[in-house]
Amino acid sequence: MIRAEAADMPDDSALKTPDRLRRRASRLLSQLTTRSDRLITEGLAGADARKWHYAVLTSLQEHGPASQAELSRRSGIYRSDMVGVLNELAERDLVERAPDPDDRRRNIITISTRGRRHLRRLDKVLDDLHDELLAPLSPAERDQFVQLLTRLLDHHTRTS
Amino acid sequence: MIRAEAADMPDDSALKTPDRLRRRASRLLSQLTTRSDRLITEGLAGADARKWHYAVLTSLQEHGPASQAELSRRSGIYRSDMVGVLNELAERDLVERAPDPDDRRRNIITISTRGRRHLRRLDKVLDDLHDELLAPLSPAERDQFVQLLTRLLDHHTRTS
DNA sequence: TCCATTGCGTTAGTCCGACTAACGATGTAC
DNA sequence: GTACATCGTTAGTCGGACTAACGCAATGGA
Repeated sequence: MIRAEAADMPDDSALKTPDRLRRRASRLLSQLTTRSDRLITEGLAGADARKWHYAVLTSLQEHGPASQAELSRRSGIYRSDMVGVLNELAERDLVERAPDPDDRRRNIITISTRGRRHLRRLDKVLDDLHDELLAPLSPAERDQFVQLLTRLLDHHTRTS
Repeated sequence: MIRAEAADMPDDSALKTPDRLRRRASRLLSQLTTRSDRLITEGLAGADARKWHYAVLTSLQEHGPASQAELSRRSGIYRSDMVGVLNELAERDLVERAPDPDDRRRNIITISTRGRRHLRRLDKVLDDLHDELLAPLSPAERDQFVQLLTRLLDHHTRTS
């Protein structure tokens, strides 16, 4: 019995590095992101918002008005999806879409006063959600976590 | 002109915390994971494997044979998806599926010799891919990154 | 001993997010 | 003027997470 099943038992290399699976950064990332996304999506739903709304509104507030294509580049949202996001934001009077007189291919998107107010609310919601997301970490660790993520993401956006 | 557009310009609160969007951990996580997943998926495709193959094989090697449901719990793969993954692994003779004599509802999944060999190859592939994924980080930073991710994921699996 | 409940493997199908293709209209470079 | 690029938009693909429901087998009380 013991001998017959030996081949199925954990071997030395496994014992040397136990839980290899759980230590793979790629796997940790995707599993954590699944949970993070769910948390954020559900939290924002309570404020009649989606994460792209926040991305677009923040970008508009921080960097000023922009075309849809420019917003795509800033936020990483595909320009084909941007259409729908801006429809949702315009429906709610959070942004304004106006043709660019200097380039008639473009729309200029501008955040509205209402949009600013909404963004302030979303920022609070997201602060709370991130508190929940990062609960186990100390403030210093949270900073470090964000820093590490930023460096990794920067590296992989440069090299692609 | 200046006064008319003032409402559209970045305001003080934005200047105090620039690039708020890029600092949100949730956003960093999802964007980085998108890239990480693509990297891993493409890398494993070159070895005729998918990430679940690795998850299942590793689990079998480290913790021994198990039922499909047990593997689901270990790896986080839904039991409805596990069926297909095990079909792929069995097709390639990397695992064996045998009915459990003690509980006829169960299949007992065992890793094969061929499966062990394949897993060793996958481990090397993944080592390289993670080198690429974590390239900007020092060894100490990589450990820390994995540690932070692990703590976060543990917290969110306990509390769900 | 019957019955209700639970867990198993499996099939089918939903939902959503990332991504591609192609369009007409407009702008730019040679 | 002609070729090419960019813009907003529509439609659709693809893959991954997840749900529902099935028949079957085991379990644990009344």
